Amino acid sequence: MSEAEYKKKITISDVADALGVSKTTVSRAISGKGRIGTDTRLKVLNYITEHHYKPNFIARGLAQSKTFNIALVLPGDYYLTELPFFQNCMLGISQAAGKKDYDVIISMVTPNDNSQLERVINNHKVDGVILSRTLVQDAPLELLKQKNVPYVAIGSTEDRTVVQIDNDHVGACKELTSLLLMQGIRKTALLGGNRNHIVTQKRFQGYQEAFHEMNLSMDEATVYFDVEETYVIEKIVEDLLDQRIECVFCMDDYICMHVISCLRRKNVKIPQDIKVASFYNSQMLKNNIPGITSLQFNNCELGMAACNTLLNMLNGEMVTQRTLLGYDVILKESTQMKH
Amino acid sequence: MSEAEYKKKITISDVADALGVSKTTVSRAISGKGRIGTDTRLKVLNYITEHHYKPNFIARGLAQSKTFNIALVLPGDYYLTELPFFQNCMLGISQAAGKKDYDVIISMVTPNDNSQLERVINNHKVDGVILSRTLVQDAPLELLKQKNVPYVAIGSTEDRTVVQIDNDHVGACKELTSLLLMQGIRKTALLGGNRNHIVTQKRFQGYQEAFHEMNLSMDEATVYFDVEETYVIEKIVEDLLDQRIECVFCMDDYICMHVISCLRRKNVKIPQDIKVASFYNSQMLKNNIPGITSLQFNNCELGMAACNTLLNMLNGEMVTQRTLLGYDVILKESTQMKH
DNA sequence: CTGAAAGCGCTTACAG
DNA sequence: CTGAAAGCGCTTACAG
Repeated sequence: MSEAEYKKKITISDVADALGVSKTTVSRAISGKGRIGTDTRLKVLNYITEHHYKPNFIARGLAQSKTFNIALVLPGDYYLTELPFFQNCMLGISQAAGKKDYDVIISMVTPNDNSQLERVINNHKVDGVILSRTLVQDAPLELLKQKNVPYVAIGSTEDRTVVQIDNDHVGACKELTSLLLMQGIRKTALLGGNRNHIVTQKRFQGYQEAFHEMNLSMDEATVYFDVEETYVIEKIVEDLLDQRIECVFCMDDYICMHVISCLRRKNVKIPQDIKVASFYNSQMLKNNIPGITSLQFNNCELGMAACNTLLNMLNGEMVTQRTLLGYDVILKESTQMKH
Repeated sequence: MSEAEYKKKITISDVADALGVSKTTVSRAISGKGRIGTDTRLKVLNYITEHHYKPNFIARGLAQSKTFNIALVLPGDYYLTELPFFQNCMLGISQAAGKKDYDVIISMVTPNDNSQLERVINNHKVDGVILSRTLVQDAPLELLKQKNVPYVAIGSTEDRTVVQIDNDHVGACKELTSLLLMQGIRKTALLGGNRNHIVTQKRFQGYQEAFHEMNLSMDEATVYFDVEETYVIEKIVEDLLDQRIECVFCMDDYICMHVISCLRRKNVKIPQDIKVASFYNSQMLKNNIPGITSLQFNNCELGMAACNTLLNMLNGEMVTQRTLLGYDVILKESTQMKH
């Protein structure tokens, strides 16, 4: 029967019997732990590949008090624009995990419900946890601390007890800003998202540092936060035009997209009349005409790095408390000076 | 030590010893299977809640040859616009699974790589699988059939051997189209996505059926498929205006958003000059002014339904081969007739 | 109604 | 270098 087909699996005992050795030997050949003769090992290894033996990770897990699963905590409340970030992280995480025979269990939390995470921990279904974003007040993080579960966080936090992996937002934003300042641009504006998101603060910091380093003064009045609604952007863009801003920096592509469409409607030309740069580079802007200068992060790599860090922790290795990943600066038409 | 804290768990033997009964009895009290005295059962049940005993699902799984995991197959190659759909499905799935103490393992596949799915199956880490979309040529689906793993598919397919759960795209598109035809609108256009996606075909079918039922003829020339690039939309919109189309139906919000922005740029007023309706209702359009008439599906419910169906299958229950979920029609300003 | 025992498929001291 | 045995934490015929 078909059902039976799927269930029928060859076990370590089958292999042992077929080869006339003990289960112990087979186990050792597979795990590579313990002393074992080269020929015996090869004999076993050959047999299992030929017969498509696959170890039962559930059983192995029970014996070793491990699950070979990690949990990925994903927000059930998200902004549309954050989705590609999470998706790419997830891809990287599951690839890195799979490479070491770990699987990724998803656990969705909302601001007032982390029961899913609690369940997965109480049921001992995972060996460790990856937090996919950091918040100022982070309930899932507190839960993990309290339950003493190994975990890492994607994102940054001031809490030095948290192992964190993040894109180098400060460095990236600083570099892009510097580049444009060096072109001679002086009157700039910054449009940012939620000011309570740590990432918003980091990006702002990079923007500031660029001015500092060149001994230029930054105009606080042209820095806008919590830019989330369309009509707000509309209003701000009018402001910017009134003030004859030369270049507007957008903290994410959602903001940038709306800025662009506002400018287009008003028949303001990019880059002739105003320059535009984004601190992010998603599919959303990729095909825009003119091309939009932006930063680019590899979030799949970010996920991989986070996963590998966690797996190393579980392995008892020492890990660095904060890992920052690189970025690319993509210069396109939207910030070109007239020649 | 902290590490130890997390590992230390009370087992069924601890409970048995403390209560002076056998492990068998404790197991029976918890599972509810097998004969057991009411007082004994209550005694055990009380003890375990008081002492926060949590069964070890790994051990239970090994004993029952189950994993209490299901895999969710997610495409690693996706359109930005599909993300909210997957995210909402995932939310529903993980909620429904959690309610029955199942967990969800993600497995990302691309057109030329389903190694992740293969691994999770070969390693026997899951009891069943949910496919999150159906394709015309579906490699993951073939793999599941071949490996004889229980599975369900979110989406539709002609393959009657596949248990499928889907939104009622045909019914929904038919209803919205009918509603507008009944308002007296006659010259319509349809802008659709990839014609190889089954969902595209379903939506077109509903559109057609509406005309049929009212004995109206539908103009094939104003039906566009594979509308994916911005410049294509631009071109089509000009066509539509030339032909004095009264109402344009968009198959998804991405298309719709671009149509709207095209019209805006050309200073064509909605709904005075042309009416617009979308067969989807995402965050993307939610706050548009004017409000856009659209269909609305509950993809979280869809995920729940899919998960519950799979869990029922695993339980040996009979399940219906195709489940269609309901929808809402949201009438807004974009399709209002002048009074 | 209750329990002793074997078993799920692996790992790992301990002996040899 | 190899193996017999106990154990991971549960379930489930089989007896009583």
